[in-house]
Amino acid sequence: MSTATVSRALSNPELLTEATREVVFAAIRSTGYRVNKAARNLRTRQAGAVLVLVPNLGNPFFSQILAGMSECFGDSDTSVLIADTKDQAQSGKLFVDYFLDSQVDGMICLDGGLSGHELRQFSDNGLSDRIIFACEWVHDTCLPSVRSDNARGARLAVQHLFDLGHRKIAHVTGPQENVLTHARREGMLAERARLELPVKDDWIIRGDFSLESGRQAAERIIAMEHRPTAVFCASDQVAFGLMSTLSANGLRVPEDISVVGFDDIELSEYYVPALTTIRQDRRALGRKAATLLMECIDPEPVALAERTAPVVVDVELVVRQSAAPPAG
Amino acid sequence: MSTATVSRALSNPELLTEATREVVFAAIRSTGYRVNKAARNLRTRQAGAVLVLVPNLGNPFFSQILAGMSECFGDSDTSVLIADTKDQAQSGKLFVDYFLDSQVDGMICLDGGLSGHELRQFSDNGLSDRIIFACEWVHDTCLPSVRSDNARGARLAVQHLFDLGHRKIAHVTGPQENVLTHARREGMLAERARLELPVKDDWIIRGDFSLESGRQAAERIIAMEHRPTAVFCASDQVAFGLMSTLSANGLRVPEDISVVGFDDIELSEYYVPALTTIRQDRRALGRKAATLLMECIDPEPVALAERTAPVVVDVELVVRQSAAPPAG
DNA sequence: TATATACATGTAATCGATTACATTTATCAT
DNA sequence: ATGATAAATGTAATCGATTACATGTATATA
Repeated sequence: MSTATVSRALSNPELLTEATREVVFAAIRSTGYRVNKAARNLRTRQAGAVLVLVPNLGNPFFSQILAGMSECFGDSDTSVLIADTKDQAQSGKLFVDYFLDSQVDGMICLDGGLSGHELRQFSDNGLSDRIIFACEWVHDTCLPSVRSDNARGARLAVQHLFDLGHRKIAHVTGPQENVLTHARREGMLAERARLELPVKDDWIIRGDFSLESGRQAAERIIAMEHRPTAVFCASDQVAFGLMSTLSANGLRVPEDISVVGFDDIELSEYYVPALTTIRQDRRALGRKAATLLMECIDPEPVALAERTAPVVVDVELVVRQSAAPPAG
Repeated sequence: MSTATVSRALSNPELLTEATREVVFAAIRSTGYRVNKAARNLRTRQAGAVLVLVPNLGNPFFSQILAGMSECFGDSDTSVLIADTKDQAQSGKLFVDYFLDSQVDGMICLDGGLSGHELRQFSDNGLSDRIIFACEWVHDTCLPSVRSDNARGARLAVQHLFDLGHRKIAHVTGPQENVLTHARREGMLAERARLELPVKDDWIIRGDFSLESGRQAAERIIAMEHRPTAVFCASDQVAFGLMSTLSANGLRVPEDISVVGFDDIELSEYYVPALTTIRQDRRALGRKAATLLMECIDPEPVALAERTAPVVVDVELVVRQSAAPPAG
C-alpha cells in the first residue's frame, strides 16, 4: 500500500478499485489518519482559505453577509479569514500580503474604498481575477461584484414617502467618496425630480452611514428654517442616530418628521418607532459573492462568462412605523 | 549563499554577521522574495492561525471583542479564523477538525455552551491547553478564561435602580443554561436580598439575550397584575426588544417603567430613550483573551503561572435616560 | 495464444521552508 | 605561532502530502 494510493483514495477515489479503496478507508478510520493541510497546500499551491475584507466589523449590517458566505465556504472546506479594513494601517500588514504569503486563494471585499494604490498591488501581482466585490464596489473598474439595487431602493423610499403625502423630502447621504452614497443619492434625486418635488440644497445632508452622523444630521435639521417633513437615510444606523436626536429635542417620529432607512438590520424592527426601511437581502449577497469567488479560484475554472456585469440583488420596501402622513 | 543562511536571516537574524545579514536582506528586497507560509507551517508544525468561535456573528456585541483580538494577533502575524457556532451542524465540520487538520494553533471560544462531547474531543486530543474562553466559559471546568465581573454588573444595576427609588425590580435573564445568565441572575438576586426588596417569582423572566425575548418579556410584564417599576435586562438587545414592545403598548420608558441593560453596545447611546446600562470593556476582553492565547501557543511557553483563575475585567454603570425615579 | 490497450498501483521527485550536523572561519589564550 | 574554542556558514535530511512516470496486471482483439 503506497502513499500514492492513499493520496489518490482521498483526492481521486474513482481511480482506484473498489476493493483497494475500501482497504484504504478502513485503514484511515482505524488509525485516525488526517491529511496535513500544510503539506497539501505546499504541494498544490493552494491555501484553502479566502479573505473577507470588512469595512467595519462593528457594524451589524455585515454579519448576515458573512453568515451567507460561511454557509457556502463551509460546504467546500475553505476557511474564511476575516479582516477589518480599519485595522490595516495599525497592523502593518497589507492585504495583498495574504496572497503573496500564500495564505489565501481569493478575496471578497466589502469595502469599495480601497485606494488605487492598493488595487494596483493586486493587479500588479496578477490577482485581480481572484477578487469579488460585494455590496460596495470600486467606481470605474470592472472587477466582478455583487450588489443590491441601490438606486431602486432609493426610489422606493422616496415613492413611499410621496405616497404618504410628503413633498419636502431630505436625504442623509453616506460618506462622500462611497459608491453606495452615489447610487442611493442619485436614485433619490432622480425620483424626486420625476415626482417634481421641491428641491433645497440643504436637504441633502452629508453623512457617513454612522450613528453619529445621524445625530449631526438631526441637529442640522432642527436648526433649519424650512424643515423637510421626511428624511430618507442612507443607512439604518444613520436613521437611528437621527431619530434619537430628534426625539431628544422634542420632535416626534413619525408625527413631526417621517424617517426611512436603508438596510433593514435586525434591530430596525425593534427600534422606537420601528423603522420603515429598504431591505437588502444580505444573506443572498454573501452567498452569491461566495459562489462567484469559488468559481474564480477553482483550479479548473469553468469557462467564465463575461463576468464584467455586476450581479444585482433585488431590494424591498419594509413598511413599519417611522413614516406616516405629514401633519397638517 | 545557502538557503540555510537566508532562512536564518529571517527567523534568527542575530545568528548572522551584520554583513551577511545585509546582503541577504538586500537580495530579498531586490528579488521581492517572500516566505511561503505553507512550507514554513509544514516544517515547523505550526499553523500561524487561531480560531475564534462566536455564538452569533449577527450580534453586534461581539464585534469589539473581535477587534480587540485582531489588534493583538495582527502584531504577531497570526491570522484569525472566525466561525459561528450556529453554523457548525450545517457545515458538518467539527471545530476540533481545525486543530486536527493543522489549520490552527489555538482557539478562543466566546461560547460557553459547547457540549461536553465537543469539549471531550479537545481534551482527548490534548488540545485543552490551547483554548481560552472569553466572555462566557464552561461551568465546572477550569479552562482559562477572561470574563467581565458579571455579578458586580448586576449589583450595580440593581443598586442604581434602588437609588432612584425603585423597589419592585424585575429581571429578564439570558438563556437557561448560560453561565452569564447564572452569574447575572445571582448577582441581581443577591443585591435584591441585601436591599431587602420585595420578591415575586414572575419578576424573574426567562429570556435568551435576543431582541425577540425582550419583546416576549414585555408582553409578560404588560399582562402582570403587579407590575414591577423597573426591569434589569441581561443584555442590551433584550432591553431594546422590551422597550420597543412597552412603547408599542403605550407604556413609557422611563416614566412608567425604568429599564437597565447589560453590555453597552454602540447603539445603546442612540436608542430612544438612550439606554442606561452596564458597560463591558469588550475591547479589553478581546485583547486579554488574545494575549493569553498567544502565551499558550508560544512554542517556548513562559512558565505559565497557575492559570486556573479566570481573568476578570471590571464593568461600569453608564447612566443614560432609560431609568428614572418611579412615578408616584 | 500472443499482443495491444486500458487500468491499477508503485517509485521517487517535488513543493519551500527549517534545522541537526558538519565544516569553515574568526577569536583568544598561552 | 599554535592549538583550543567560539562563531558563522554550508550540506543535506526533513516535514507530509501530490503527481509524473514507470511498472505491473487485467481485458480485449486478432
